[in-house]
Amino acid sequence: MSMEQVATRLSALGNVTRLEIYRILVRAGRPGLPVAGIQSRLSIPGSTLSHHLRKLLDVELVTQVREGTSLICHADYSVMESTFDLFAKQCCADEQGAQSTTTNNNTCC
Amino acid sequence: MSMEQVATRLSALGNVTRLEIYRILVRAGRPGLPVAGIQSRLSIPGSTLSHHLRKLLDVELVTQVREGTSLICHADYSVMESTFDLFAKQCCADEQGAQSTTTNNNTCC
DNA sequence: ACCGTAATTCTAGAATTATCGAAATATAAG
DNA sequence: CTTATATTTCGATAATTCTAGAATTACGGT
Repeated sequence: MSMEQVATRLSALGNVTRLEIYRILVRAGRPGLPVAGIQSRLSIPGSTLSHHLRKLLDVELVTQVREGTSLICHADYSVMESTFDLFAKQCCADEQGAQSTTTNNNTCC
Repeated sequence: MSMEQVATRLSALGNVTRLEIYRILVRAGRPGLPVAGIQSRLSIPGSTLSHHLRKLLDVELVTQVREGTSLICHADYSVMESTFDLFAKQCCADEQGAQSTTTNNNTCC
């Protein structure tokens, strides 16, 4: 995963409204929630919600499937996890006398 | 940790330049790096670097200690980890028939 | 075909963020 | 006290992001 992709994903979650949206969807789990379900839990105009949802969709942190007139939203937990894993294997990689990157399995230094 | 705090921290990392700075510091490990050391690895003006560094300092993802005329920077890995842990225990919490939040120890649904 | 509900797109103003040169500050050495 | 190096602050401009009302599209029911 490229640095740009990680940055845009973190940036997508780096806004209170979108973080709330994502949290609501994570808590909703497998069944997901229609857009209206998110809107009823936050009190923001539909256009604003749609704007934020688009950002989360663009970076694949959220997916949607249509069910009649509703769009059911799902948080893609695995995308977030792999985004957060960026540094996991890089900790201390450049420290003097550090083991090679591949063998560095520290949680952290 | 408040939603606002998590959002501002994710937002701080949600920029390619700052993500690079943070990655460089994570890789540098315990000894850390002076500002000039970061600057030599990226090719950006000092004022721009200082601006980004300030954001990372403000949200406590990076710390600095002075050593003579140099400011040695360190990535605070634990702050990042606790930021990323926000959702770990919330997954599926609201799913119908879900176990209570405290007993929900799924990695993910 | 028409209506109602669901959601998005369009548009624009306000607010925030990014970039970087120039000037200022901090610290140490001579 | 002057000089040199390291870094930040100031100030100005460009670019992006946020917010939300109005208009539009999508779908299903009658």
